[in-house]
Amino acid sequence: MPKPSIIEDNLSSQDCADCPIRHRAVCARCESEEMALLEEVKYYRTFQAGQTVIWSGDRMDFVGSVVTGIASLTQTMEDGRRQMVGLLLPSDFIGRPGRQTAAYDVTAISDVVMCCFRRKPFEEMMVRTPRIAQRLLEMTLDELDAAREWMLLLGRKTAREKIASLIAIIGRRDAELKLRSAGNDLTFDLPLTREAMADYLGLTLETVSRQISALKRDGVILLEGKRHVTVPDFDRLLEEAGDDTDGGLLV
Amino acid sequence: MPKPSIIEDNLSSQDCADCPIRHRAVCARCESEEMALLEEVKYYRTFQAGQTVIWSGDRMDFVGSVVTGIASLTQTMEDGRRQMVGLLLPSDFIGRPGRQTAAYDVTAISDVVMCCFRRKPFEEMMVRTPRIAQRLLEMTLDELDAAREWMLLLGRKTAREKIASLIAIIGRRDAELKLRSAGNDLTFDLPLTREAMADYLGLTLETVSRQISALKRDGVILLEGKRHVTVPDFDRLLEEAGDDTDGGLLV
DNA sequence: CGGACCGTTGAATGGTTTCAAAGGTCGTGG
DNA sequence: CCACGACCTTTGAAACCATTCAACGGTCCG
Repeated sequence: MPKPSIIEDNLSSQDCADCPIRHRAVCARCESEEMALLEEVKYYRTFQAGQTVIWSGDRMDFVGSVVTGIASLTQTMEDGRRQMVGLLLPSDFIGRPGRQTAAYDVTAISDVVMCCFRRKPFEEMMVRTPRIAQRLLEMTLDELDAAREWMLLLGRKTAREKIASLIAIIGRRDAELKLRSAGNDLTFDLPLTREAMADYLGLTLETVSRQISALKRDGVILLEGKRHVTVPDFDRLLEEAGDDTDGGLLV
Repeated sequence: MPKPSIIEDNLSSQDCADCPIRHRAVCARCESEEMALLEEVKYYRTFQAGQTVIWSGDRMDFVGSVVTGIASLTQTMEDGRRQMVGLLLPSDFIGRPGRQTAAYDVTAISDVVMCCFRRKPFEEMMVRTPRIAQRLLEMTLDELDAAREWMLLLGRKTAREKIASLIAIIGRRDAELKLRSAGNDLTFDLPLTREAMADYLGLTLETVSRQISALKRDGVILLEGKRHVTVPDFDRLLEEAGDDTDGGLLV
């Protein structure tokens, strides 16, 4: 029997005010009265690493946000080829208002806690409280931008560039969370298996493994174990990713 | 000197009630008073095939919709590799409220007529009239779905499947516009050059050419000239595209 | 006629995949 | 405690698909 986490213990009593994604999720713009309404209808669900949150085509009666952990959106072809089409991080939204069935497979990559709302009440709230709809629009536009950057990666980058890009993306996000010091090197864990990275990048897991080894051999990254990465020179990594070095400023 | 089109002649007098995209564009949900407000601040712009609408990074003081014609959103890497990240058809929206600079190159593929709004007034209207924001959210969610299907194509499909998919997409859209008869074959023009298709599909133009020839040789499509396509058996085409044959029903 | 585009086709190259084998870690059960 | 299987990862060799480089045909237009 797995030991219950702090959050699992407090599933029903979790207070929105203490929520780690309070200022980034779909509720970010809501004010106290609106929060109270949401708080009444919300509920938490947890998923273990590897567990399926929902299958593509299944009926979906809820929408929600990732509170902690990481999940993936994937599409699968009949013959089994798979492509990840979304990487869901804390505060990211799952589900589409107005849609009854899931369009993608959603899988918990790490242990995941979700904050859910039943779909119908949520849709009704969206009509009445424009702040939710505004925030959802903003988040959807951000996701669309991310998807488009991803399309460039999938369509035009080499395997080496794809790996470098992925490490840069994860590293950058991690740095944001940690409010890192001025130091130029960056240390973090890759939350994905080689196979999940392959699904993300449109590669095979063997190619992923080979290219990670190559980047390590060339000193672009340092590895401790399989998952723990140090980036000694982030600009070098961005060069390897084929990204405009100054791209980060505009985004 | 190019002969002015009917629409160019009527740029200033175009009436929203007669607009071909009235019921699909960002204004689709607006009612008469809101339409009147929009009608006051709108203006038309035309672009010739091949002309650039805006360059990535340029200041963008307007947003708008494609009224007629086709445009592309592309990203370019420093060394010149290009990837199309959006194909803009009539009623599709260009620009992001709240963003001052263009994130992508926008290019007219055919001659294009756009219905534009200055960004600031449009943003203010969006706050006041939720119907515009609602419709924009819906359109953005649709685009996100399209982008994700595209990601599967870019990451996992073979060159042959990519070409078949593109032809299926264009054919299906064309069929919708034409309200086609019950007949099973489908005839239409490819609005893209081989190079534009390559940018769309993450291929080289030579590979595009070869795979189109192969599909023709195998009887999946018939070609008259370079651009005019007939699909004798749409299900066969979908098979070649690697799509779930019944996928269309759920989408 | 010459040049600019667009498109097709051939041959060689090469990057990624495929197939195969093996090492490492972890948890479970004998 | 160790053996075992499940899972994740690495690495090698061969095969293959798409790219690259190159040449050429067709059309349009100045």
